[in-house]
Amino acid sequence: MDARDLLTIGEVVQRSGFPHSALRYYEREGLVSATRTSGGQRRYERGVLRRLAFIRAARAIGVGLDDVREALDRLPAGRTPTRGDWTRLSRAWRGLLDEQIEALVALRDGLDSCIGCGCLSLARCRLMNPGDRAAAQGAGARLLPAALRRS
Amino acid sequence: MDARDLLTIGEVVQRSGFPHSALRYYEREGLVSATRTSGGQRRYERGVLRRLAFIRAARAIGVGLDDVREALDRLPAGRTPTRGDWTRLSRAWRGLLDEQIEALVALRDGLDSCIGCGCLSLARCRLMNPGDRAAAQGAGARLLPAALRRS
DNA sequence: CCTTGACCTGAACCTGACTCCAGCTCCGAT
DNA sequence: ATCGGAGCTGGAGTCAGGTTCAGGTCAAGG
Repeated sequence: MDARDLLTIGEVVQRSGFPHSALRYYEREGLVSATRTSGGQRRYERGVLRRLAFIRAARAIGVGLDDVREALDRLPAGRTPTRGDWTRLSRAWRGLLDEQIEALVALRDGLDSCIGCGCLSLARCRLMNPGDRAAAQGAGARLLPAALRRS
Repeated sequence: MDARDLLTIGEVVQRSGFPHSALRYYEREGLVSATRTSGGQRRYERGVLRRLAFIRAARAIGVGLDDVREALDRLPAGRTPTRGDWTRLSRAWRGLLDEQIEALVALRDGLDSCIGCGCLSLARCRLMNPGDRAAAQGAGARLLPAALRRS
């Protein structure tokens, strides 16, 4: 790996769109890594850009960093991940994405009939049912809206 | 309004599925209100259940409490909101919901072709374009995934 | 060699949406 | 009258996902 192939943090900022603070944070959190110059400055391999793209996509879907790290950890160590490796990873998010879309569509379809009508006594509403565990628990549901969490 | 029509906080917890801590928080934040007994305990009107249902739906879509309050403030003061009033409110969210669904579908359709392929040099990818302002700004985007925020 | 802009670190801080807690009061059934 | 469960308060704590800051260090062009 020629040194000329390595990117400074500034270049990664430019090309990834993430601010340097986020890059350092991701490094602390073990989502990306960088080698260092003798003076201690970060030098990134090109591949980091793809990791960052993946992170951005995952975050956009609402996946937490822990899950992102877990996914990235499943990439083959040692060799550069192939196209196929990435495809496999993104397929996992795709199921999640499908679920979310489905949930949102259900919410949309229910919105008029549910909020608009009298059913919001809440007791029996299919959508807003308080029996909904995820909603009632309250504690763990941050990033993903309650309606979107699986169980 | 007969006193028997008023609900204790415990009843509202039961029927809305929100924990009491959330109800008190919403009251502090001005999203719901309650009268008090001479001893200072909360007594809720039935209508609060519908407000809470609305809040839950809005939260599920990813709308922040500030926006929810703003919407609720547009309900007619004085008289009990009619079905029509609620329908009008929920229609506003519906547009948002449509946008979100659209964004997620776009992300889904792009996921294979984008993450799976070589385009994630990031420089030109339609989806992950770092020119994407919302993503680059970083600061304000909490609840709604970056891809889902309107501009 | 020197300057200047890019980069470094750890720690503190931030926002949103709540939760938890201690210590106390209320109130309805017996 | 009593008692236990329901309710009250204000303030601190939590969690994710970062940002900001102070106080320095690196490295490349002139």
